[in-house]
Amino acid sequence: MFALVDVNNMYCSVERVFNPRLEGRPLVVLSSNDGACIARSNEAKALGVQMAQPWFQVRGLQKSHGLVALSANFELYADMSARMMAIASRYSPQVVPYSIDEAFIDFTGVRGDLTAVCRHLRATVLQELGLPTSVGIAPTKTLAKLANHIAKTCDRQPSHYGDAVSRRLAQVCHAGVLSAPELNALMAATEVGDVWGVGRKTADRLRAGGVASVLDLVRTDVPTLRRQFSVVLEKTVVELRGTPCAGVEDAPMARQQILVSRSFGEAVTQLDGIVEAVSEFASRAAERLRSQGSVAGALQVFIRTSPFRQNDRQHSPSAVLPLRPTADSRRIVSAACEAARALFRPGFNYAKAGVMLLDLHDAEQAGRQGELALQAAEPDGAAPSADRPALMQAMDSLNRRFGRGAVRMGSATSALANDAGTAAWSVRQDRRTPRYTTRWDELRLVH
DNA sequence: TCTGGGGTCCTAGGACCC
DNA sequence: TCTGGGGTCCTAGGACCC
Repeated sequence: MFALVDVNNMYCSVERVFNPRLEGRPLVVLSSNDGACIARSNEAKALGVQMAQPWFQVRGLQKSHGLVALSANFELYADMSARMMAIASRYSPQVVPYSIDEAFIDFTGVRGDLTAVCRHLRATVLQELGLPTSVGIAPTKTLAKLANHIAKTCDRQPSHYGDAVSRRLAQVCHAGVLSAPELNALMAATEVGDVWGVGRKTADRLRAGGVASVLDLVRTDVPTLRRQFSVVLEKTVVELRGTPCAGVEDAPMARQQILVSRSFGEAVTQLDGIVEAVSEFASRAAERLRSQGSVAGALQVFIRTSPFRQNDRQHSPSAVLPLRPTADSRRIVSAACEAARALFRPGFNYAKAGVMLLDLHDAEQAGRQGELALQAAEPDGAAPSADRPALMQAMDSLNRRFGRGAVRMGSATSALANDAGTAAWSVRQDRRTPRYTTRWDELRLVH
């Protein structure tokens, strides 16, 4: 059996832990530049705020309905997430985080009443962290996701599946102990688009073919689905029928690519600003690369104008550069800047840029192979000093100790600082709450 | 005026090889 | 007139997730 545990409206719930006055109020958390809503409390959902909806479209609800908006405080959310994962790990040795707010728990071999176990887990997270969670339990991951969805819906809209059912299944739903008729009834009352792996496009095509509910999907001929859609949908249906296709173990290990990209606070028209931003993104990417112990064999840079500004001329070039495998910020940053210079054209309002590290490999393995290659290429055995890791280690530990950006590449320093001392391209985050749990100078004060 | 930032996997089609 | 066939590798793009 698998359980999927996730925090309800994670970002909003975390903000409420540290500011209980937000309880019961419509609340959204905004993306960088306060551009779009990336988390909504139940009250905000009830007002009709959509996921990823642009902030300017719902800003009016502040005055009319008391909507509160905060800038995303990812450092705080990540720390609370780690605490939640640690609690989950008390209940099974096999806990695999799936995203910042959810984890799969493998209960293989665990005997007893899993509903009771998960209710206990839920109560513990609520007591120790103040975060509300939902849990779905089932023999496959896709069914556990579905059970989780049902548990949430029963909690929020008891009328959807009926009050009696909702009382039993709210918050923790164990699909593995339901009778076949009862599970069928739940599937018949759930839209096909609510299934994990069925997105908007696929849902539209399925509905056009008369498949509207989860039950309809489960009863569709599998070879037909594979022919008309893909193996992905085929696996999804097999899982919905109770046969596991995805084990907990095939969860990802090290990342296969690292992307750092950002929309600019205001449009960038000059090469200097682009190079500065790309330099900063590249060095952030290099930090992440080193923290997972990898080296990159290639790098991609893109810059782009805003597709939403229809009167602007559009330009969104990108370029891939091969690298001799490295995790050295200096080489990664200088390659990225070189690419940015080649991509830039004057006369465009650039709105966003990004740096992607590709072809990632384990640093130690790559190091051994690299030395061999170098010895072959340079018979005198001269090792390139640029790849000695000591400088990078020193940089990383200084930045850990004194805060990100304490030590940085010369090209990333702000030549274009405005009056406020920030570069034009840097993000706006006017509404961010303190990082209560990870910064000494932002601790909650108790008088 | 103002529209997120990460990731994964699959597929189709072209280049290339024998 | 008629112009092989089968395999692999790589890349770009799409769909999906949170």
